[in-house]
Amino acid sequence: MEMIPAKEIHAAAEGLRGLAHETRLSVLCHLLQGPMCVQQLIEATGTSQSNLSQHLAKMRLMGILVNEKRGQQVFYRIANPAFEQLIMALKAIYCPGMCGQSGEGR
Amino acid sequence: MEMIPAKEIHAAAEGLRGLAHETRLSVLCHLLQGPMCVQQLIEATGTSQSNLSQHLAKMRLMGILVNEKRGQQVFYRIANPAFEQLIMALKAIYCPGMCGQSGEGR
DNA sequence: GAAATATATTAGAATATAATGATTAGTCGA
DNA sequence: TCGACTAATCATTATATTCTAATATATTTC
Repeated sequence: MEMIPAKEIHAAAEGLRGLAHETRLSVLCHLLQGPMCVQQLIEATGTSQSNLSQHLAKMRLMGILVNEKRGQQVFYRIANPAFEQLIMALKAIYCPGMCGQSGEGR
Repeated sequence: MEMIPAKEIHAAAEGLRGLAHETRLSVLCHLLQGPMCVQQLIEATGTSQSNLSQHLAKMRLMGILVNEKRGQQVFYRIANPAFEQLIMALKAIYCPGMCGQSGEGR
């Protein structure tokens, strides 16, 4: 029914790879609530500064996030609001029963 | 807004890893149209038998697909209809303008 | 039961991804 | 300019993923 055309499969798979990691997915979820600076994300995700910075760089280069420097802090936010739908779809699959989704497995 | 609780982040990230590959994503897309046997999937994806079989095994073990043997053929189908939403969300991000989505970036 | 067909499994090498620790580069205030 | 702070980058090692080729397991047909 809802196929992704072959041409876009590569981009979509790459995009999924950009989220297919606990830390990066966690970052995305936190940013759904609004922009945050790196400090806050370090605390929110419990990752080392270096490691988080590399994950943020990856998400930035992939176009998932955009950043903005304010003073000595760097704020990150989600580049495309459509990612929210993706998170909702993920929730429908992995948190069945806790969202207002109509149908859950079985 | 739509956060995934910390407990489920791991499962969701792992689930994303299960789709974060051209071949597996392509398989999922094809199966949206209905169950298919391995033969058909080999042709549809253009992958070698061995390689595809390994991808199918992974998706099966992860609970993304289920299979059913019929004679000497094995048919695969999507385990959870909720994956359709995920594909739609991906389309909204990577194929903007080609789906009936209400809002697309810019 | 031998040959053909459909699929799965295994082992290995190639490649990609991730984490750590050390270092670097701006920004701010004294 | 010095010291503290925030963030990025680099090099290295560790780990995971992917592909290929070979082989194994069923099933069907003869």
